[in-house]
Amino acid sequence: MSSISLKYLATQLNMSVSTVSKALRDYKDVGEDTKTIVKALAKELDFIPNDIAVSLKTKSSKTIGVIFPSIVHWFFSGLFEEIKNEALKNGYLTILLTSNDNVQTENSHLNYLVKRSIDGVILSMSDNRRDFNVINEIRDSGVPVLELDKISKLTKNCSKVSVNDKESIFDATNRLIDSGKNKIAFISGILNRQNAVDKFIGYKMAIDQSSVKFDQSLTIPVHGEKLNEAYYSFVKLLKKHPDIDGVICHSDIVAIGCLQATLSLNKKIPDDIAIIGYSDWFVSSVIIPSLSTISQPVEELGKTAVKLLIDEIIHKRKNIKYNHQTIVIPTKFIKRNSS
Amino acid sequence: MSSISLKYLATQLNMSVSTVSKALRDYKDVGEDTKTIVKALAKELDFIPNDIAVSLKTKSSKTIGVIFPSIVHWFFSGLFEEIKNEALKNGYLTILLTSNDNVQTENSHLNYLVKRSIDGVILSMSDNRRDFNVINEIRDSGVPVLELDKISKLTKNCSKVSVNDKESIFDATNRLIDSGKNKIAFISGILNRQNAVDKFIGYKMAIDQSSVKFDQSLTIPVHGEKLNEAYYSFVKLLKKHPDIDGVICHSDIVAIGCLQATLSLNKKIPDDIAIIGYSDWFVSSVIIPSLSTISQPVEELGKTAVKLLIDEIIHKRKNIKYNHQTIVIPTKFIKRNSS
DNA sequence: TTGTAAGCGTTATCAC
DNA sequence: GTGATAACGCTTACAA
Repeated sequence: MSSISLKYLATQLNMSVSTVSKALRDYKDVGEDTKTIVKALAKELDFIPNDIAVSLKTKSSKTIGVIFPSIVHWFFSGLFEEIKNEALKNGYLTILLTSNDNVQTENSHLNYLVKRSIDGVILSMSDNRRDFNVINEIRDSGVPVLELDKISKLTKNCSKVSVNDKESIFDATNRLIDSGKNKIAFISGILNRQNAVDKFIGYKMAIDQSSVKFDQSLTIPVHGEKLNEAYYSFVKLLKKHPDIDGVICHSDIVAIGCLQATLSLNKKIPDDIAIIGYSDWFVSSVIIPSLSTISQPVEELGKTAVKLLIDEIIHKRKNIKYNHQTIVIPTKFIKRNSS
Repeated sequence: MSSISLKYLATQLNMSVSTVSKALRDYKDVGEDTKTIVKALAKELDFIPNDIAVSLKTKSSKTIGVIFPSIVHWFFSGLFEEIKNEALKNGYLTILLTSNDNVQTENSHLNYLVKRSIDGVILSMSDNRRDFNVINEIRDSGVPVLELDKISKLTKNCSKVSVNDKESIFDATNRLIDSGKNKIAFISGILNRQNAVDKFIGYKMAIDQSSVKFDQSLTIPVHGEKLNEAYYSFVKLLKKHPDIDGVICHSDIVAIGCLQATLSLNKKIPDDIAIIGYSDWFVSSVIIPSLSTISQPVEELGKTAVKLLIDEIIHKRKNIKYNHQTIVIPTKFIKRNSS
């Protein structure tokens, strides 16, 4: 609590506060001998600079905010782990808030974070954001905002880091087509968000380029976390279209629902029905049969986001122009026994 | 960035900084009319107090640290969500760090957090901590440490919040016994940590009190996150003891491994083998058959922890004695189709 | 009821 | 090479 201060060190050493301060920070213009003396005592007394005072003076809190839709989620908790570690490596602390996919909450969190003097924020937008005022305001007030994973094409002057959803589903669908499947269903996310739309487009593109005709009734939306709902929906779909021989799912949880549904109807995987998931949730590798899936490069996503953000923070501090970047990171198809 | 300051408000209003400050915070001794004027302008200019300056002055950062073994984990991410929300409600921000169950990392995180001036810390200890010096030092330096879930009986002057592992496994085991099972296996955690030991004791107590003799070979350790390992271990165990008719698992993931193993050997659940898990992971309710499990009151754990910690912080600030508490929160047995 | 002034622990400018 | 001094933005005795 009552930690040791520069002033205390100074009086102990019979020096001025400023000399001590400079000595500790290896200023060029302070004597070598003084430095060693000062540092010795600092070490002995276990001096820890008060970072609140430093922040006040330097106007930098060395803290970044993160706003995710949720943290109780395989993908986001993994992503946060990476962000937090990379930030830490660079001397930044991370404050996580969750929006619950609610724009109101997201906005108020955003405002609260800048009020609590973060240096920048990483945002994974809630699905139904239509208005970008708050984001623009914050950015204009000098706090960099970096969009991660759930990004918008409509915001300006923000760096963006995301994954190539469209291409990865396009590729996965083609794999099924190439393996001889020709009635492939698609379990999509709710189609009011960019990621879900992109995935759907990837699927449709692949179908359109193939020899079979696109059939809208083979695409059904199921929330990515609802295993049960996926189960029942897919059973229903299979009853209606017994000749479905493949399914692409927008999440692993949903894929596992489909997998259970398929097994419950005594169909063979992948011979009767091939299944592909999305995310490489850890259960995918241990379920029986194991699930082919698309792995998102969580580590690279997180690290890239933090690096870009910190870079922008530093540029801003030095008042030098920063060029915002939009980075798309490729996914990886993981072939297992369900396809 | 260059936000508006009290001083600026003051000059605009031709008042002193202190009056403005007090007016804004509704001090008793400032005129009603002044208050309204000040507040009006503050609102108009969107004045936001600089909380770094406030922190420096008040010596309170309104931030708490949380150290968990991991965040990519159903239980811990849920717990963090609760902590974060409850903290927020009380005006506190939360900084999460993870130890990866490594004492070194945990210690350095602990120290780093106090260096970064948190007001208190919630700690879920890594398994193999034997030394409590760092914790004691921090606590003695005036930063309250609250132990949550993974607690130690050896630390003094810390509040502790945990779950009654022993009783809940004792109860679950008895349920199996009461339902006629008499060769019940136990998949334990690694027995070098309190939670794992407590669970084992609960199991053993129930067996010892029953008519059957305790058989050490029916207890096997499997890391709580290793579904696959559980699968293979349980298959092996069942081969060795084909008459096992029930199994208690220290985690849901492990239970699901056992469930798959059981099905793969064409045994009926729960008639041939009854299975009980631990944690009420969301998959438990949707797997087929659904898994009976022990639900940990995540919300109550999180809220209680935050309330106690903040209470202690406040006491400390006011320099009034605080009585540390040790709270054990009961779990709930959730009966589903696997028992 | 309002204002003055000191101080929180730093950093940074400018004399010495 | 070292040390006053002001400043960051706020709170709080204390004085007016």
